[in-house]
Amino acid sequence: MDTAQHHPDLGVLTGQLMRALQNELFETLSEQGHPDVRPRHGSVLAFLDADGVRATDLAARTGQHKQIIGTIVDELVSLGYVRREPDPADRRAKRIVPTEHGLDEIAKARAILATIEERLQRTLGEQRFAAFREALQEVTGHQQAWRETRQSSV
Amino acid sequence: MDTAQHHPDLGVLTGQLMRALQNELFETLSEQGHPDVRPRHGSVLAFLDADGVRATDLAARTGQHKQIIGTIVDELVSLGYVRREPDPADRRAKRIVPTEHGLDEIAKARAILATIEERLQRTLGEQRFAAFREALQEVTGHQQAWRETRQSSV
DNA sequence: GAAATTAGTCACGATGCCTGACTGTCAAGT
DNA sequence: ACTTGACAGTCAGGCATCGTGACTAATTTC
Repeated sequence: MDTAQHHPDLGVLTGQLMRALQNELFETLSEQGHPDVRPRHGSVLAFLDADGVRATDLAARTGQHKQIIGTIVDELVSLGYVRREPDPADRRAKRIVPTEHGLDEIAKARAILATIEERLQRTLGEQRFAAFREALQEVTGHQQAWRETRQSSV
Repeated sequence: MDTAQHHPDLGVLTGQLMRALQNELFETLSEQGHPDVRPRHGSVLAFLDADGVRATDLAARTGQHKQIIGTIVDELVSLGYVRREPDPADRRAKRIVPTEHGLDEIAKARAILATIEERLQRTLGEQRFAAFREALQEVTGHQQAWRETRQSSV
């Protein structure tokens, strides 16, 4: 039988890549002054604007439940990464706004990921990496659309 | 500020792709007679041989802790997907062997993933998809090697 | 033959996610 | 102007999954 070791499927490969990227990102962030940040915090930190975003918008962008976004925001508030501010446009709503510490983490995370991409670019070659990245975005969009495609064919 | 929506990083993209692949795989498996299988079961089912594999080998292949492999195997035994058999070469060891039901699930999971890859191949074109897949494997291997690279430079 | 290592399980605790219910607020319809 | 439906976020309870050290039996190494 041909095992997954010889020809790993897309699911295994993407899972392995995601974990390897998270390992480097969070270990490097830890060395750079952000030892408290966890992958789950990315549901908020990776999707924030400097102007702040509503929790329900974060939930929509990340596919994460609004209750979970609420608890992640609670944690990030207590760690000093974000603060909640009233939204003047809607007294029900709060805006999740990054603090200085939060902006520093966001900038450092972006820089680390840029370094990873540059290194991979040198490994694969600039054109090959650009083609890979473009295909990954296209493949991801297509695969995410599967749910819509499938429901409309029911 | 350029938000992640406009230029999502590799970590966000691979996380989204992995979740989208898992959604389709497990929903389709559910329709095809395997409603009890969960993503965590993939740590065992995706890495099995027909001859059986030791739990510690599964732990090594998947990066999952041996205790967790033990509990996943417990669950798969009770669901009828695998059985534990003594390993004649070592009386401490057990071999995790797929049952008929397990082999059926493995075959169906492989077929579903093959269908997904064929569809993506048609979307991107055969050569573009092949190049993407090859680059994904190379990028994953390289990124997984980061831990070794980093430890040897300490 | 003794010491070190391995295979797998035990037990406990930590972490993260899911769901329905609820209250205050807003927007749309009449 | 009032009613109704929808929305924003939190509450509370429960479920799912993972991490770690300790332990015993068995194997390997010296």
